Amino acid sequence: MPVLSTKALPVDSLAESPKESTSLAKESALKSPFASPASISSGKASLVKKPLADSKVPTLAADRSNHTLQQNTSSAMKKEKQMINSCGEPHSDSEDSEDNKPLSARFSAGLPKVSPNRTNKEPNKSTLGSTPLEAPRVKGEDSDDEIPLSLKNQSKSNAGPSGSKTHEFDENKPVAPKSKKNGSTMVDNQVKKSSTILNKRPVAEIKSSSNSSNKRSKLVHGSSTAKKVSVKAESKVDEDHIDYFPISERLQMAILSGRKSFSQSSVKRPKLVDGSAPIIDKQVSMKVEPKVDEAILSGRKSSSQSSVKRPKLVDGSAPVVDKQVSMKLESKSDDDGTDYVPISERLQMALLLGKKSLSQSSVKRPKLGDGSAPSMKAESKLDEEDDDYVPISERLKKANSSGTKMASAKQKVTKVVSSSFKKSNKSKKVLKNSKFSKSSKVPPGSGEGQKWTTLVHNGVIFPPPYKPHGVKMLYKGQPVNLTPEQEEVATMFAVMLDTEYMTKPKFKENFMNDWRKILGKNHIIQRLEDCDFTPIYDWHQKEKEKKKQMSAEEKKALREEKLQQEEKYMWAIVDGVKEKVGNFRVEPPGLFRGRGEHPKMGKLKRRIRPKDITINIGKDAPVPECPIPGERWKEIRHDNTVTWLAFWNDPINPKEFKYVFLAASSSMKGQSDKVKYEKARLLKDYIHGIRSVYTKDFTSKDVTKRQIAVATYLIDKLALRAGNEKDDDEADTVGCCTLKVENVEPIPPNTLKFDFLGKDSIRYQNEVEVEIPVFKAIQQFRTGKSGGDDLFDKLDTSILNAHLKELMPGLTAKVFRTYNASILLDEMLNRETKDGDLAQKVVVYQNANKEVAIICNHQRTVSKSHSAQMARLNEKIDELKALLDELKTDLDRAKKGKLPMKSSDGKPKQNLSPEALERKIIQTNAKIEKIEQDKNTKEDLKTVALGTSKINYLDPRITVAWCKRHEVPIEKIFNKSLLAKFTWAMEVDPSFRF
DNA sequence: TTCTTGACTTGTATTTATGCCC
DNA sequence: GGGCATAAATACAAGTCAAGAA
Repeated sequence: MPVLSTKALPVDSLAESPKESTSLAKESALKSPFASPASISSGKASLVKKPLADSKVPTLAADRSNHTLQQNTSSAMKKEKQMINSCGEPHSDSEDSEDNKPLSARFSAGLPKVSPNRTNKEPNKSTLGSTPLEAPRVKGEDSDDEIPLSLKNQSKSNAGPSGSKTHEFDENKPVAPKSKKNGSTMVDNQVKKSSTILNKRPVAEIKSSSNSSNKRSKLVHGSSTAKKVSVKAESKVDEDHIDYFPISERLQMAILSGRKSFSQSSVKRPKLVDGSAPIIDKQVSMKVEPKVDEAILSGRKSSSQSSVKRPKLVDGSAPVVDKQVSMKLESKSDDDGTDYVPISERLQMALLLGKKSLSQSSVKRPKLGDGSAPSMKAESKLDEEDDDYVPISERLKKANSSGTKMASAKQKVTKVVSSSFKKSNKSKKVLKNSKFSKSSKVPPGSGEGQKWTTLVHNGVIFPPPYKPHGVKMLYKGQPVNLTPEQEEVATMFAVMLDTEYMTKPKFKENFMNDWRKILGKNHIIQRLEDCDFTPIYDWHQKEKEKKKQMSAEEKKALREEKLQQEEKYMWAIVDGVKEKVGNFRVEPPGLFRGRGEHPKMGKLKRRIRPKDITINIGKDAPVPECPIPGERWKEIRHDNTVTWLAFWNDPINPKEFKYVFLAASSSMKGQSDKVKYEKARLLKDYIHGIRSVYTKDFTSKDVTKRQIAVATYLIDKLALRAGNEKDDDEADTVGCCTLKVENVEPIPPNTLKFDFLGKDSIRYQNEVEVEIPVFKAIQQFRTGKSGGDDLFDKLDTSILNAHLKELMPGLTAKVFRTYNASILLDEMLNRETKDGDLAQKVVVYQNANKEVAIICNHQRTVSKSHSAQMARLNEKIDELKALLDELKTDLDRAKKGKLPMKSSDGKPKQNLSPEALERKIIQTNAKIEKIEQDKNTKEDLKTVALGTSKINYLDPRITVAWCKRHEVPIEKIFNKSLLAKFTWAMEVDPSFRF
């Protein structure tokens, strides 16, 4: 059977590829990081549930049409096979059905042609690090590097057979993961009724036979010398950017990359006299007048407090301002850096309670802790230093922007920045005008890790105590009396009777073990098999039904009551700004619902009490009252280097914590988001060099280097996650660094077949063509190992990330995902958007969003009612088609002057004119078309989760700018939550490009 | 140098709200 | 207005990654 490939695979390029592969591999790697056809094999797929079972993906048309093409290429590959010494097994052929295609295979084609200009340059003679560098490409000369690999794949597809010798592989093909959720072939109606999670993850078949925890000896890559140099040089890196990014931006970059000399000194918060920051009510727009939120203050009655411990205000105090205003104020405050004396939280409270008119100067950016603008000096000094001290990252960066390229690069950056930030030659001024300086807060991670100056909140709210229902379960057919505590746990189990967890022996075993501890050794209940929980289950169902049947008023009353109880916990005041708290509710007790084959599933998550909870709050803020009488918090901390408001130890894994953070809409999260996207954008400037480095290292004699190169390639090309080591008491999932031999099967001449469980035990299945050196390297890594052994035995995430940091400041594996997702969106939007109506533009966006979701392997469970919905749509179509036939008949008769036929129920129909009938026919056809379209979309997206990428990977500025350019209301793309989360991106210039 | 801890982001599932159609 | 479909909000599990302890 042929290997399915994307359209991006030119016949001739494949046909000739092998011969030239080795010599040309480097070049192709550079050209097409994200390339490659995704294909599927059906072999194992049948063992697991098939998520996209009957999907018909419109965008796959290209894939389908390419099928023949692929067959051709397949024979070409066979020839190659003979030439390549492979340890891979014969390729197990795949089903042709679209439904069996992995997401990657569904990746649509039609992207721009890859620029032929890219050249593979000779490596630099860098003395730094262990990685030889290639001269960076000329910016502007070839923009290809900025295209996500996936796009490049596609672009090639459009190019058609090129015959170009430079394309020995179609590296430009999308390699996004499969649409085959879990790679399964289970059809919809096999989807079990209740459970979603478990349905989705058939683990057993593909679970590694070996223990994932087998530790290996790690080889540490890179010397300490290199490290030292790198720090130095990183500073230098900024030289290239310094004029193009506002200081705040650069500070963040610096912070991200750990450049202490820069970040710490320049962003450092001043030593507070006693103090704090202005209180700013995010909700109240443009008011400088203090405003008290009674709910927040809950019970804290004002004036007395305000009088307590009045802070020494050197030059002012803290106005209570709206968040937007706060930016303004701060901008102003940055005018000088002198005598910053923040006010205390007590003062804040006082202000909240009505104090006005504290001058804005208090919001001024303080003098730095050491009274200087230190980092600048240090930096400029570094900047002058010899190139020998420049780390790889710097060289890459430098090279990338050198000469004419540099101009081009600068221009680009400037362009991007200009819209949002004012450029200034004087760093201080830049700081003053930077976007971040507008915020009332220090950017996360800045100022020696200081995240806030004042923090006021009300702690957390606990779930209500258990109310016994008294419904008796049966044991060996007899009702059993249980204590409330025993009943509570029994109920937790009973309400899960209709979930897939009930088919999991581990779940039941863990549950029984924990329940037994509560029942006691001598309890009548000894065996779970003899328990009948259905009375409790039925009771629960009735309760649910009752709730459902409540009138709208009753529901509303309940909602309001709940809101009233929770209101005071919903908000925090951070540096004077009222911010929403994310998860202020303590998790209720329950049974642990671990995903996949989690060894702890079913264990009892005990009730969390105040004594478990550590509160983090401003030093001068009142400690939240413990809401449970007679109990107290475990600990009160005043740690302003972290952003959490409270935490407790996870009862399932006490080594881990559950945190209470601010909501996604908070400034703190927003700024952190922005930093993330800026880092990803920065990668755009380095990506060419990075690809050169890893391509060169594919054939390195040093096996660690080789493994790093191949792993980086896979992360770049396939958007794989880093893959940290996992303990035995976690689900057996893997990422790039933890791939097992059995997870990657080389199929000669150059295809790798991936099959593993990734995060959340979501199955990743993909077949992708890779560079010959990569293919060979994988074969080497597998040699002499068994299926459960680590593929990358010299590698772990810290080694990999340490290497990446050599290449770009602050670079880690996960940045590639953000980069590739965002740049793909950017490219697709800009290429695909045509003049058209709003709906068409929204479709363009959704398509781009979908492609990103596919690349990132964001899957969702097929809804339980999916097949029923599809059936209904089909019925509707049938009905409309029947109607259409009738109308046509009537039209014929009307044209002949005859009366219409009687309707199916025998009643006479209205006698319509031929014109009216024609109109009706047109309308009916349109209806049919629309339903067909809806049906296709529904099928297409039934296993694709679009939201995840929107929330986490797509730079919102791309979306906002595109909306502005094409007059699409942003509300069409972002819902209320996203709008709140991305406020920081709303002012972006329409010309913004990622 | 390795391991552990801690803090944070990312991700899917579930629940709840909203809107649409009949 | 009831039922269904979809979207939004919430819940919480499971990742990544850095820093500090051993």
